[in-house]
Amino acid sequence: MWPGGRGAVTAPVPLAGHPPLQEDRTEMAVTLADVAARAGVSSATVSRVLNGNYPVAGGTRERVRRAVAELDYVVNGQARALAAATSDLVGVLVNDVADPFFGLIASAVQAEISAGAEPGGGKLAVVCNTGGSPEAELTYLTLLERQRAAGVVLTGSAVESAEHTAAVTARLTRLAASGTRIVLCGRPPLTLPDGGIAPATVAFDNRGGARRLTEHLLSLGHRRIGYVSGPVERSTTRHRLEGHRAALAVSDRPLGPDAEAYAERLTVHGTYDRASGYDAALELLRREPELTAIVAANDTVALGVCAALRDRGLSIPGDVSVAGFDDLPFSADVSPALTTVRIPLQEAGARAGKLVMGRLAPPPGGVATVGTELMVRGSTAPPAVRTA
Amino acid sequence: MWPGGRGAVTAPVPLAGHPPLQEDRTEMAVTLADVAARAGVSSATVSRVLNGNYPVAGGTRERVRRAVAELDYVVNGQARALAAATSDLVGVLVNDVADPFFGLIASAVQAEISAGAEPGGGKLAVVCNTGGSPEAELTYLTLLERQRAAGVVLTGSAVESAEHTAAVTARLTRLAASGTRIVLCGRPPLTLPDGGIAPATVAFDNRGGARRLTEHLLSLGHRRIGYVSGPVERSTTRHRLEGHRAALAVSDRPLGPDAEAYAERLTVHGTYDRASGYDAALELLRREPELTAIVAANDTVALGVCAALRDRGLSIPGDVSVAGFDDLPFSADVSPALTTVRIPLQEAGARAGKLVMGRLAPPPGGVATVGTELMVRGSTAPPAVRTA
DNA sequence: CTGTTAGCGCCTTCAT
DNA sequence: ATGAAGGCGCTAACAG
Repeated sequence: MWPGGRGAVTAPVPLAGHPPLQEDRTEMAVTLADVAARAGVSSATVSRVLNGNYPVAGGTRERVRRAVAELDYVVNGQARALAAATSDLVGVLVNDVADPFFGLIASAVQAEISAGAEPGGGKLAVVCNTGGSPEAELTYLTLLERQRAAGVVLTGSAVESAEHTAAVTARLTRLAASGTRIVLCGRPPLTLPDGGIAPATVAFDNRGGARRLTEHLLSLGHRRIGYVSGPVERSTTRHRLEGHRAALAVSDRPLGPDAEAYAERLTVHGTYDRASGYDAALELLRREPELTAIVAANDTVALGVCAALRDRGLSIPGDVSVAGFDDLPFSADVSPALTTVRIPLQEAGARAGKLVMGRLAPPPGGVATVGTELMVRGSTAPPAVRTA
Repeated sequence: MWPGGRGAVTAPVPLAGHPPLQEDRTEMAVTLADVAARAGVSSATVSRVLNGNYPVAGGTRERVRRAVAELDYVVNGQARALAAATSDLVGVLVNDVADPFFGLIASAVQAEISAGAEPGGGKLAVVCNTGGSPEAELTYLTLLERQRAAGVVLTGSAVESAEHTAAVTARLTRLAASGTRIVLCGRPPLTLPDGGIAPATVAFDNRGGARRLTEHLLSLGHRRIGYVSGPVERSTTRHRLEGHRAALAVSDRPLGPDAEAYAERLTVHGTYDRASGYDAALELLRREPELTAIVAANDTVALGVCAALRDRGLSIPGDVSVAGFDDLPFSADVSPALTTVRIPLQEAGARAGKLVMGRLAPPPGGVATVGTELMVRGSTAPPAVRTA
């Protein structure tokens, strides 16, 4: 602390008589120089055998190796990074690690990043949980920039505010300028204002998937379809909703000019979780008791919708059909099994991982869109015949 | 946005006197010295205002702040860590990010680690996905040691092999010796050979939970109970199985001395995933067609069991009762809702996070056990009356 | 309060 | 093939 300072107040001081929280013995770690001394060579030589990027005599190398083993030497990543101006950290930003949607992507990205890692080599995939908060997203980007990360993968929907987009773009531009590879996964491509090279993007066909899903419902005969959407400001939310509306727009719903207003009335926004689905379903039933189908913005929400319907004594799909989005693993296991739109999350994640590692050339135009597939299962069926 | 930042939509504009941004990835980053020059002070002063741990005159501070903003300066974490011998990385090792069990824990740990992060401060939670592989676990520990991580949280079951345990213990000992805080979460406490201080541990009462679960089944009248276990060598697997057997041991099963062999025959080992549950259920039915209940090692496995039973035309719980473990979010939503054992994963994760941040004193004895709670739901019921 | 001076541990030219 | 020396960017004693 500083001279005359009064800073001692903040330091967590262990109570008298009690041992400190943790053994604070800062035993000095063994360094390159220690190894060099032990092996009877210069530290430069040790560095060379460690990195294997420069010829070293066989005998010397052996001696160094032994010294390293005997001393349990572990390189100091910080020092190495500082000297070599490279880092072995790769950041993976996700909205919610607890959500399988992101878990599956992150898992695939991570596998790709660790792939082919030699003992001693290999990048460290850093999964950062933003909780969907724009501020946290920026904070993590700063943290990663501070660590001079080798790469960054941004997954999941983007918050669509001009301010936030600008802030993210600025961060990413700087990161890219300093050599960090940027990859977007499941998020719309970014356009750089100054004509700079936009990051490689693995996009999901949310719009198309949503459209086909609603078309499926329409073709079954449904006309009064509720939609449980996500938070308004997110790109994924918007795209899925647009797909849904696009399908409705070309349908023969007998509502004429009021069609749009009707669709609007049957749309409820929520968060991407189960509780929000539950509440939204009840709200939709209130707005339109004649409802025959509900489309949810994702599978988790759909589960909440199902719960609400059951609590209302309505059967699925007898009284109301329900559909989700993403095809998370549990979706095939609930009963009735959920009709949904499958996104090849693992494949997309693997692709993003390869891109950020530079093991895959960026797609032409910078954007690769992975397709979606309609999975028709037990939760959707033709509406009950009504004798209006 | 930065204080004093320009308009939201403006691209980062190179400052006069500085070379323009080039897409050439050799852009030299702004350093402390640059900021110091710009502000007309020494770099030490800049460092002081940045870290706020030393008094600096108000005017000077302001000038420095402005220079930082104008130059878009971001500290180099590597250099700082090297000089200060501290890192802001905290590793969180999980078996599988795609599994909500780990996702929930990781999410809570991470939230705790980021808690109270000032803009510019804050530790970076690094979620590392081991995939359950012992080698990957060791690799990550090495990587984290290399980065001189501030802390490490190990979550999930441990592989119970003397060799691996020794290897992990060695790594952890060294990490702890160099000042890294170690916390175990959902994994049995570690005993240090040399009397060193074992890491703080947040343990789950797997044994007790499993016992109560099987007792519940027994009290319903079940006697022929199949058990779908996890991989043999994992601690969690063993504990849950032990709890199950303990309950059986005191039951009035009319099988006499053969009881143990019978229990053995009705136990199938698998991996902790859905497919394994599916296969195991079929195998159990083959071994004992008179089965009236199946206990799964976790909820995901239970889902597979349910699917298999349904495919066999058996109703749940009419023909066979099914129970799981963990009480993951989806468990209440499948139908019938799953009887299971709830582990307060978020609470446990938060605790682990506090411990690793030094915000919570280690529990007496180093081990805090979080309780489990039996959640009786629709998937279990008395067995159908049989006219043997 | 502020500047000066040493390193932190490693990599990387240069010599040899 | 190896060693010596300088520096990566920052913090932390010491003076003033």
